[in-house]
Amino acid sequence: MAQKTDPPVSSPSEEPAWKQRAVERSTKAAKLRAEQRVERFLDAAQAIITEKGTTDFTVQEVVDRSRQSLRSFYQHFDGKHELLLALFEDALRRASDQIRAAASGLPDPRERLRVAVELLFELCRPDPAAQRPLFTDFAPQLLISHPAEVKIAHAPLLALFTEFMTDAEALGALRPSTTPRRAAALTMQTVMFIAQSNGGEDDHAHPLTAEEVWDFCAHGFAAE
Amino acid sequence: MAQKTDPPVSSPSEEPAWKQRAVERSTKAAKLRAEQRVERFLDAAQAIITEKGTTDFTVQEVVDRSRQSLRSFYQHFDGKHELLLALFEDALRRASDQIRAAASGLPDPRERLRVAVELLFELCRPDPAAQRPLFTDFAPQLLISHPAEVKIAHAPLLALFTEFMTDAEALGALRPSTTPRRAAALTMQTVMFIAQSNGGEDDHAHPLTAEEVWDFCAHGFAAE
DNA sequence: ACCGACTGGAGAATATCATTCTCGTTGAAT
DNA sequence: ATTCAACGAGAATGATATTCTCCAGTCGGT
Repeated sequence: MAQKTDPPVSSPSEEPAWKQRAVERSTKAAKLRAEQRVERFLDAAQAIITEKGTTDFTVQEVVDRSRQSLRSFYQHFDGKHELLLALFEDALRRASDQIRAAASGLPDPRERLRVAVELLFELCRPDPAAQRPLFTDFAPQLLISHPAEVKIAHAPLLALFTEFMTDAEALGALRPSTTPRRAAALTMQTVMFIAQSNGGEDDHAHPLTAEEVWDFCAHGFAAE
Repeated sequence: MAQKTDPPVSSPSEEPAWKQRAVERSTKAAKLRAEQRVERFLDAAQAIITEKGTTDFTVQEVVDRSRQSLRSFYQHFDGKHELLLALFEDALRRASDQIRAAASGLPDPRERLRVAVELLFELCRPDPAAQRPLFTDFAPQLLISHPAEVKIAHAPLLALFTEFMTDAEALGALRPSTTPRRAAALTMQTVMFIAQSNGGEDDHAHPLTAEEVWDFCAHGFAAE
């Protein structure tokens, strides 16, 4: 996922088939090893993150933890940001699965949406007690440094919300002035961002609840 | 704004009044100079940001541009983050003024809110042609490194929106399940975050419009 | 069993910045 | 004029990411 594997795979007619097969056989093992190594880096980083509750680790830490080498790291990743991106994508994919599992059983699309919003909200808030979700705290950084990749990472969640929104629309439960896709994007981003910006519940009124966020996304602030 | 000016100002009875006045007179000029220097740093940073369209400048650049010295910089700022915070606060205050100026003339609170939302949206989107608003692109970083300060920086805007929301509530234009304060916070953050995450209008459907965002904030996605 | 290309490990070398420190200089209040 | 705090210039430090150099183990082919 991270290497520049671009030997001229083109012009398959220039090379005899046996050679291609030989090369492929030789490559397969290498690819397998590479995947295992990548996996080790990913696991190590994941462990460190959940351990110290922040994404402010050094590449060296990951390397040590995974018992591999700096060289190997940079051979498999274009840089730290790619590692983070990979973890981020993974976390969002898992979140998306989790939400789908929790919501898809419900009969009413509106209920599915409500559960999805509230669960996503909980998953994205900076909770000091959770295995993976502490990712959202660097999402902002990625958003400005690699917006395109972030968009890709958001894709599974967006698809899920779009799916639910489409179901809702079929029942006429959506305002006609918007499309399922737009509503999904707006809702998803609103929930994620609002959740993130609710870190310090130190003083008084701030701790927004999942219900409030759902209410806002579904009905806005204006009276009918 | 940035120095540790904490000489024992306490026990005013131990020093004769004339001495206090003398000290104050002596201090006044120094304070003036300090302010000018701070201003120069701020202006230089501002110029660099609008020039290269990013907040990824080095302290050295700011120092060179302002024709001052590193030492002076760290004498006036606790670090780069304080400089950014100052610029950020300033930008939000100006934005708040601008929005108030544009909206406060309207008779209907709902219209004021609409204008405020749409203008804020335009101000926060990563526009490659604008003098100061390119700040929003590092707001996320500040949000995770100095959430309390960011909250303070948001205060003027939040106050403005709360004011408008309160007016709207007086007309019964707000859903009864929320308070002006909550509605203001949710709306403001939604608008700002959504605007920011609309950087690359490269491909197809994404370019959300101010109208859509307003519609979403006011009415949500659900049909009446 | 031996050769040779490839892979990966250790860790030194670089590069970039923020931040601090040293050493004189200067400007303004007394 | 003297003094003292602030200043300028820029070197030193420290933390990290990233690259580079050297070397050893592996594995298929001979």
